[in-house]
This record gives sequence, C-alpha cells and structure tokens, in this order.
Amino acid sequence: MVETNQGPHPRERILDASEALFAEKGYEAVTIREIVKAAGCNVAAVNYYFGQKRNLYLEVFECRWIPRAYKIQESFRENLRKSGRSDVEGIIRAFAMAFLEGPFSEKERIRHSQLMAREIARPSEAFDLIAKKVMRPFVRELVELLRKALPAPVRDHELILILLSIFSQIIYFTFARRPVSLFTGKRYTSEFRENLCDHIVAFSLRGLGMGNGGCS
Amino acid sequence: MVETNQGPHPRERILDASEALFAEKGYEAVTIREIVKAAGCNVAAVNYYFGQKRNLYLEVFECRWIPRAYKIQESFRENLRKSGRSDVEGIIRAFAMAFLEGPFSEKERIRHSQLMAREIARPSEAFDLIAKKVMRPFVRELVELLRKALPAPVRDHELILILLSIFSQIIYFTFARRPVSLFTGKRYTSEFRENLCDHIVAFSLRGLGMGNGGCS
DNA sequence: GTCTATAGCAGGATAGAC
DNA sequence: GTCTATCCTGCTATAGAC
Repeated sequence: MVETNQGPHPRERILDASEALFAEKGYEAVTIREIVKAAGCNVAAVNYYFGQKRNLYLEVFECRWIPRAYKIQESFRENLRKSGRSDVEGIIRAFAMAFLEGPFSEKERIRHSQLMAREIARPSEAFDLIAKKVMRPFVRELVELLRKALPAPVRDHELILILLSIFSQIIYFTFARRPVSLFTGKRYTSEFRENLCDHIVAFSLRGLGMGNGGCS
Repeated sequence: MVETNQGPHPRERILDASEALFAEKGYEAVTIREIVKAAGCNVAAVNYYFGQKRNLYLEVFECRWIPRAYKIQESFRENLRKSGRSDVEGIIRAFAMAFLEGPFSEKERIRHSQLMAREIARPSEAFDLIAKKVMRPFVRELVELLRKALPAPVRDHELILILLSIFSQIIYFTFARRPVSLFTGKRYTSEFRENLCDHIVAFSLRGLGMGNGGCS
C-alpha cells in the first residue's frame, strides 16, 4: 500500500498516490497525511501544490482520470478498427473490451472504475466535469454507431437504456469483485476476466435481440 | 434532510437517521454530531446506546437492513405467487419488481441499495454478515428456481453469471440515477421507473435467450 | 435515560526556517 | 521547493450532573 513513489516530480507522485487512495476509500476517508506518506513527501506538499485537499481531488480527475478515459475511448475505436467489423456484436465487444481489457494495468482499470462509480453514487463537481467532457460525447458516439449497425430502426430512448444495461454489467463485474467471486467461486484471473467479457458480450447481444442462442 | 424524528425510542430514531446518512454519504463522511442532530437527540446518545460509532453502523445492518432484505425476498416470493407463473419471465420480473417496486417507499429502497452498493464497493464486516445471511441463500434459491424453469439444462456457473447480469442492472438503475437521468433526459417518476423495470425484464429475458424479439 | 461539559486527539491548513 | 512546527477546528468518546 505504501507507494513510496520516488520517481517523478512530487506533484505527480501526489496525484498518483491520492488517486489510488480516493478510489479505494473515498474522498472523506482519505487524509492528507496518508497521501503524502504514500507519495513520499511532506505534509505541506499537498497544500503547496494544490492549495487545499478538495482541489487535489478535482485535479486527479483533470490530470489523471479524464486523460485515461480518452485513452479508453481511443482503445474502443482501435478495437473496432482491428476487428474489422462494424456490426452490433463488434461494437459491443469493442466496448466491453475497452473497459475490461483496456490499455492499462489491472490496478489502473480498477482504480478508474472505482472513481467513476463513486462519482456516480454521489455526484460532486467532478461528475459535471466527466459528464460533459467524457460520458456525454461517448454515449453519443456509441448511439450513432449502434443505430447504423442495427437492422431495424430502434428509438434513441431504447438504445440508450440498452447501452446503460451493458455498461451496468461492465461496471458491476469490475467493481463488485467480492460478491462476484463469492458466488462464482472464482478469483479474478485473466482467464476468468476473459470469461466475464465473453459472458457480457453474449448476454448483451442477446439482450439486444441479436443473439443466436436460445431461440427455438 | 434534518429528520427530527421525534416519534419512537431514541435508539430507533438514531438507527433510522444514521442509516439514511450512511447510505447517502458513506461511513467516514458521517459524524456522530450529524446523526444525533438528525435523530433529534444528544451527542452522548450514540455512545450510550451503541458504545461506539462503528457498532452503530453494524447495528444498522442487523436491525434495519437485514430485516428489510428479508422482506424484499418475501416480496419476490409473493410476486411470483401472485403472478401465478413459475417460468423464466415470471421469475425475472418478480426479481426485478421486488427490488424496484418493493414493499417500501422510494426513499427506503434507494437507501437500501446504496448501503448494499457501498458494501459491495468496499466490503467491511457488514459484508460478511449480509453475504452469509442474505445474499448466499437468496442466490441459491434463485438458481434452483431458474434451473427448474429453463427448458435446456444450463450450467450453474453460467446461471450465476446471468443472475449477476440482471442484478447489476437493477443496482445500476436504482443507484446511478444521475447519469441515467442525464442520458435518458428523464426524471425518476413512477412512470419512468415502470419503464425501466420493463426494460430490465425484456433485456434480461432476451439475454437469457428466452426473448421473443429480434430473432429472425 | 438523557443531558452538559469536556477530555483527548486527529484532521486540514499555514507560517516560517532552511 | 521542501521541510518542521504549530494553529485551530471539529471529531469521538467519556465523566458526571440531573
């Protein structure tokens, strides 16, 4: 846990350390003393670089979370391009993969989802930021892609609910590891994560009425 | 917000007030002062009745959350019985309805989901409690019911993933009201909630490969 | 059982040495 | 820029009056 990240500039170390702590415990539960200890610098450093604790939290989103979110979106487009398919299954798989197997370490992906989940659960100023800069445009993009890919016209309203249903599963399976492991009896190995990814894609594809399984 | 619940015994008022606050803000973010103010009693009351803050949190689960969870399960069985159908659609609808339209006020349902979501996100001693007493037996019950209802045999492992996919949507649509409203452009009226319930049931039913829509 | 008063401590923030 | 020392607020928890 004690991440005596001695490498880069203190400001960066504080951003890294505090993001991990905010994600894990939530804003209020984290103390400045804890942060600077993990970042390997002095108590005064947070106030020196960020003025106050609250600013640090917002800077974590500005300097870490949002750039990473853009990379995830980029990874989605890359997945789609590489798969060479723009059908519904291709889109859903690229979407799920971008979150579940994206261009980051396991730890970083969890951190990312946790911070988002916290803002979803109890929105703060940070929510408005990511809603505007990240969520809104991405939802728009996905809706456009899906609309083109679907054989029959579907109402935007319905399409959005479907997207949210897919997204809810992605969030849950990244976030709720404890109950998922409890009920499935499996630890989060890379094999199991692949398994989950396949499940989400298959379930959602059928959920969209595009699946091949089960219809008799 | 200031719930000067002057009715019943102070102990009960504290349980009510603190459950609402813990659900809304999380354990660390809530202070004893805040709790007693909302409960309309004195600072010393929490320590008098519960010894320490942490115990109060656990008692909230013991005395409020778990009994409510049992009622939700009861409501599921009631839904199933009343609908007079034990097929897959009946089970899923009864499941979703028990959470989304259960035997409690809107506020109380949100409170319930939020507390659970917090324990899922960051499990504490309370998680072990509810996993053992509530989650495990209920998952077992649902798996048994579904297994009987499904036409073809499905592996337990797969069945559990499907259940979790359904559950993830229920949690998300209760919990993530802000983004859901943002993207759908709808407030959580009772009409919209019914709409959501129908969506979850339809999406999940098709996800199970039992739907009627979309297969050509 | 319920209150007031307060002990004792941890937190955020700052002043000022180096 | 980075540190130590410290202020001050607000917290949990308790002691003791009523």
